[in-house]
Amino acid sequence: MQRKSLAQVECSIARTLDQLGDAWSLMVLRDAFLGVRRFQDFERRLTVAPSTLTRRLEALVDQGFLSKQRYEDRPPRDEYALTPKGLDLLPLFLALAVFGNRWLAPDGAPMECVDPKTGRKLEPAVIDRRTGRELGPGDVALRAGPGASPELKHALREPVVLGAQAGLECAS
Amino acid sequence: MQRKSLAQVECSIARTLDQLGDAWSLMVLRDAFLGVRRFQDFERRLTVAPSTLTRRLEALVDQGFLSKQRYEDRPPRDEYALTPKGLDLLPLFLALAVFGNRWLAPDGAPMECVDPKTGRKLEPAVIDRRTGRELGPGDVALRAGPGASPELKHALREPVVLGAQAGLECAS
DNA sequence: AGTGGTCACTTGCATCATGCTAGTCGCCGA
DNA sequence: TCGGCGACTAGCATGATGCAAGTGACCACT
Repeated sequence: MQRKSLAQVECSIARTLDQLGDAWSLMVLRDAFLGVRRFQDFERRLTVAPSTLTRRLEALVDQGFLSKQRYEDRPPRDEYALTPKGLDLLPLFLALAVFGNRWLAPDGAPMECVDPKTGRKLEPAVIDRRTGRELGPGDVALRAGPGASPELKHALREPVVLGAQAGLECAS
Repeated sequence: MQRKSLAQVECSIARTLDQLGDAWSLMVLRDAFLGVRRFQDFERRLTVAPSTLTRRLEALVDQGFLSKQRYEDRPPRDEYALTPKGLDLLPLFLALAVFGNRWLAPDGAPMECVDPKTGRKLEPAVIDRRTGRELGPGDVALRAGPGASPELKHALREPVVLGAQAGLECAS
């Protein structure tokens, strides 16, 4: 059966995963962040089937993560570049990289983040922009937002703390 | 054919996606962050096929994101709780939520992040822990890390700036 | 003119994960 | 003993993906 669509679910996480939660979309975008723009370069670097790559690129262009631009007319050649929407995925990739370096690199991080100007190592972390405090499990709760339906507002009449089991063993 | 394994790719992003880059894993973990622990609650909230849910839960336990614990012997009942590894995915979910709220919620954010103690709204952002500076496209480069193979070290002898097309239209 | 090469795909077929429905097994309460 | 709940398992249909091969536009060389 077709994968169930999450686009209508009233949750920003679900909607984002609906667009990106498949095997290859995020890998394609990762390479796009690294500067890859041409079909064959994606194909070679990812060792992905060209049919799959065609479908993924098309979907990513439709969804507005990439733009397809002709950069040469004769012969016709196109390239795929990140749009502002695509560039806005940077925090997601930093989170993926930090996690992978911490948990999935037993022999040391294969790559690390550095400041492009100074070359100093960077440690990406998520904070609250207003207070500057780092956000860990137990520090963030979700509540209904301005776009919430009446049902969601009711379901979330009490904010839900994310990862609360860390501190509160049992809410009894 | 079977989905291609990314576990051996020398990239922390690829390895993380290898474990989580399928249709349901992240949705299951999202619900786990919201406090869901039981099979039927996952099933009801996600409206996912039970066979799929069984496979996903099993995989997530094997990978160490969730732990399966018997909380009652008669009748035997199990629950799934986030492990430290699972809890460490919080930045990833915050990034997904921020992105979805910005780009996929035309009628306003369905949910928003708040401080559980004060109730004030939070704006998660990614910064460098040392300098506190926010990291956007062009502010981060990747270079080979301590665990990099000789080939990767060679391929990354120059750091690659992430999302560089924002500033440098053409490196020519 | 013809031959070969590159790039960006498309086509066809096999397989695997997922969706759906239905059934199972242990246990409890009436 | 009967029904019900919780947590699954089983069987079948389908769409996404993998792989191999082919196509069409263009250029470079002979």
